[in-house]
Amino acid sequence: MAHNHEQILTKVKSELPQDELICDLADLFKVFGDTTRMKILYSLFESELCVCAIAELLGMAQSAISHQLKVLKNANLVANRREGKTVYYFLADGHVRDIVAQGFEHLMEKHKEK
Amino acid sequence: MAHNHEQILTKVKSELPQDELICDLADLFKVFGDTTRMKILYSLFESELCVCAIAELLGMAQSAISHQLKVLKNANLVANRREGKTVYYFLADGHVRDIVAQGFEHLMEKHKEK
DNA sequence: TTATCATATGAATGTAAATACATATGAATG
DNA sequence: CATTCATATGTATTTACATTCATATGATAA
Repeated sequence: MAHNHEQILTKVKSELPQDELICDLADLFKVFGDTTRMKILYSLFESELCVCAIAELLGMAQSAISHQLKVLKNANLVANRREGKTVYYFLADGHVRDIVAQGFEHLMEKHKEK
Repeated sequence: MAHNHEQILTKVKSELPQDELICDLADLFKVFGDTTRMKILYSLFESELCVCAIAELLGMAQSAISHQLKVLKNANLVANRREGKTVYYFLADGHVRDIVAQGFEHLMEKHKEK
């Protein structure tokens, strides 16, 4: 690390958000960064769904889906309501769609370039 | 999985994107889902930076930074240019800012509610 | 062409986390 | 209140991956 970049570094460093915010952001995107969870989110774009419907749709064990729904709920991406024995999950807010849409656009742009 | 949800499932299933697209999306967000990479991206919001500047800024080994820059580059989130021995990295396009901004908004909204 | 600086890469290691399995909780129904 | 259905949770296992260390590549200058 011989060559000098103090000027730039002090400027950049002063603009960097707190570590905690960066960690929270990374943690949020980590939630989007799993195929199973992304499939769940996409399914919920269409309609609220109960746990066993999602499990059936994805061809996975109910337990696995419950675990992932918990992750999604902790990140405030989904919410649920109970109706008798059944628990229905749905998207918590519009940001989910927005974030996924932005990611989608990025992918499409890179795809176009080829 | 006793109770019936065929109607909803066939509808939802028909609207689900291909597995490959979902995987690509999850892989993209996975790149945002790491504290080190998020710090790198935020640093590049301010200015292009060479590898050793980033390493110094984050207090990490140059090798670790190089590895992560490779991940970011593979995802088309950053690009680089060479100037002598030095390689400068910069954001590849505006989507990076947009995606991070959306995530930020989501965090802030949830924060407000408390 | 040797030496040095900046970066990249390969391999090893440790840790996180996704799934499966077993079981617990919670609600409805007989 | 015992049983069944739907979901949740605890634990174990396996896989993915972030970092480190050692070393290679690539460019410049002496």
